[in-house]
Amino acid sequence: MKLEEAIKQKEFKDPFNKAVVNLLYSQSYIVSNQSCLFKPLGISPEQYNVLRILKGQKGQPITVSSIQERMLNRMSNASRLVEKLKQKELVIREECPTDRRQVDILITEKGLKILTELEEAVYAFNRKIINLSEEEVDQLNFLLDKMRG
Amino acid sequence: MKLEEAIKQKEFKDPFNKAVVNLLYSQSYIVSNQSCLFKPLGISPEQYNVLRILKGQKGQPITVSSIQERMLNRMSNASRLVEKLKQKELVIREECPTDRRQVDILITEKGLKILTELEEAVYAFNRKIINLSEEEVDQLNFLLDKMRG
DNA sequence: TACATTTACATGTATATACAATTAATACAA
DNA sequence: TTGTATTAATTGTATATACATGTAAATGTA
Repeated sequence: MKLEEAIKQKEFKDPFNKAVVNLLYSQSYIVSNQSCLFKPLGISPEQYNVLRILKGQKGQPITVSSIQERMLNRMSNASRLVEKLKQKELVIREECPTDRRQVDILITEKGLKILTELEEAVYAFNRKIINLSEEEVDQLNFLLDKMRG
Repeated sequence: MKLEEAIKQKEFKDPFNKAVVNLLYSQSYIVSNQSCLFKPLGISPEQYNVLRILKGQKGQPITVSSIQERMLNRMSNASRLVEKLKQKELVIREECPTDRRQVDILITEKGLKILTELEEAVYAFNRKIINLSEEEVDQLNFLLDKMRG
């Protein structure tokens, strides 16, 4: 749906102004639709993001600050998200042997199991939510990558 | 910057999966950069969104639920945001004469003054943050509008 | 009219964001 | 080696999101 109809705004100053508003609105469109994906498994989208990062490590431990660097939202608080995941027994924390300031994080079997359960639903969701052809979605990805400079 | 480098993820399942992650990351890129715009004037990006909606009314009052419908994030709580703005004397609330359940909201002169002060900085920010040509930004807006179905 | 339903808004609670401050460990320089 | 600076993580606080619940007013129907 055209952004102008969606937020009932007749016009924008220029296409750059519209693009900023369009990106903010599109994120909200995705997040509000995806909430039902993760909720049945008792995790938030942000906690899912952390679990995906840990799974990508393939058994290698990763520090809290490295998780933070890889998160979609850099301002989120990896330390507190890890604590929530630990309480659910989806991750474990170990003191780093070479630097006692750091904390090594690892995903547990239970955490991996949740990701496996979610995998197909997430991919199906992605295709459903992005109403574009293969060619158009490649073009969108190109523009987004370029947009950020 | 390519998303793969930005979040240090080698590959995605398919371009639809990348597009979802790309949109979430791009929103975070915008929000984290724009925070310095509003902070000096003592308002949050969400409060700015509400003030812009009220300004668009050109003096006509608007109810809390209508503000909610026009917000970029539909799940945000217009009632509480209006309360924050009222405390700063940027809006006023009036009981709706025809329906006492409703509350009419109006922007104050002080609220309009803040928007005027921000106007040029916001438009300059929009151009700076979207690193695309005129043609490309139109294409991006077209794809985002289409993407949401 | 009386009572149930719906609507508009406010409020409560858990989670997350944004940013500052704190604590502990390491690195570095006088 | 001693003091300073830096780094990694945690903690504190204000704001916002997500969703459920509460309250009062309006609507609809028997």
